[in-house]
Amino acid sequence: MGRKMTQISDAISLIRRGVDEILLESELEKKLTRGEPLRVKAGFDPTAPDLHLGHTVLINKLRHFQELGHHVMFLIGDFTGLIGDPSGRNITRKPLTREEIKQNAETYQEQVFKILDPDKTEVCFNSVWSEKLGAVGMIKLAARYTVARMLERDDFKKRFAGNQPISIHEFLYPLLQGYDSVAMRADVELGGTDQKFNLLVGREFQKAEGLEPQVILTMPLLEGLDGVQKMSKSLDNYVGITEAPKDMFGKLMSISDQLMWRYYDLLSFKPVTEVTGLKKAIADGANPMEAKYQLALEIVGRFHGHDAAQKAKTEFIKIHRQHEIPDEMPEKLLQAEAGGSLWIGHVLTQAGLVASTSEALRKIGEGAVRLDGQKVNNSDQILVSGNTYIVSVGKRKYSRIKLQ
RNA sequence: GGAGGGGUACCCAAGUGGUCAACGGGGGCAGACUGUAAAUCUGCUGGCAACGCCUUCGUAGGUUCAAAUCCUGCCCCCUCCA
Repeated sequence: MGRKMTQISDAISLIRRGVDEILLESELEKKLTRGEPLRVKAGFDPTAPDLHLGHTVLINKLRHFQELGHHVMFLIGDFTGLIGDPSGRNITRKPLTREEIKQNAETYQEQVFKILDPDKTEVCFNSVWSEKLGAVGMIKLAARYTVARMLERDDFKKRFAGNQPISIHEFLYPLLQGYDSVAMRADVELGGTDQKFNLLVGREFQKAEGLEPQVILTMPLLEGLDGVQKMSKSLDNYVGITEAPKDMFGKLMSISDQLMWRYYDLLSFKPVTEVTGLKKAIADGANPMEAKYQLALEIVGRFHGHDAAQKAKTEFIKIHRQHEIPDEMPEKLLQAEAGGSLWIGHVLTQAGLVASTSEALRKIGEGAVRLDGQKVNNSDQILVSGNTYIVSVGKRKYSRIKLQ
């Protein structure tokens, strides 16, 4: 009995790690006490074909549940995707076509199993039960909720108050998501903080069906590389999970020391005790760089394997600490102009290292351009055909130029 | 339908006849330093084989030696009223 209690409190502390809110924690405890595997649901809109680390926060939490022996249901909202989730939007979201949804769903699965154990994951599609509802079922479902309650949701409230359009079909989204929980008999549902309303609808519908309501667990949105705004592709502050190891590693090393802890909380699987140990060591004067290396290694390793991560680290040190020339770089074959040579300004532009000749000249003026490791001071510099050169702009952009 | 306000570079935002390729901030890039692409400081942030020329301030014209700035048509956005 004592052992069981300890197991449960260990489980809860792992589950609680990094979460924003658990409703209700007492119910979660009760469910765990039964000792049966819980049915854990998380829904994904098949809108984003390319996942970034921000998306993985939720998936990581699913994995925690998996590690604790629970049953994870990865729900692809292929039906609800036809509607378009209005959450967090101040405008109506454009619905996806069936074709797009299918494509995105496949990419999703490919990427997500780098974190989740495929053998322990049930992939579901909500079209399976939603389509069966039909018009009658849909109307019955709609009868369970009132407009006034729907307007409690913050984004709807704002749009309504601001006289911005809300299409009726957008009201259906939370209803269908709630119905998913009924159909899936979910014990727990995970979502972002912006999903709280929808998750709560699930609880209500389950109660109405005489089922035990699901526990809801919201995860915070991950800040992007800038440390301020949420990670998103459109803000270009993201780390995509299909990115090359060296890019991933570099981006992770570029986060501020402060943001690093946030990433440890939400992205690392290292034991909490280890992380607090790191924190203490740094507070006592250790170099945060080491802790950042560990974080970057872990994350890159998750998506590319340990060896690739290690290699990315080696490259990183080589380039950024020892300022050496990297092993691998893009190659470019360029044609010399009349006279058998090519002016440096054109080399940089044609190699794609800078956007224009004007920028090339600026960078040379800034002392950022190197030719075979030597700083270029003279903007009249030319390269002679028949040779291969290593040209760089700054520390990150390199190109091996073969000049014909 | 009526009244008013506004559209400026990646974003926000000054500028209301020449000194404007256009203040300032954000973002981005680079340099220095360092402990990493952390932090901090500094510079740059239309194009062109360039101390000159070309294009850019919603769009199309017009006035003028000269316009982002003035006039006219058109398009779009916002606020208030109906």
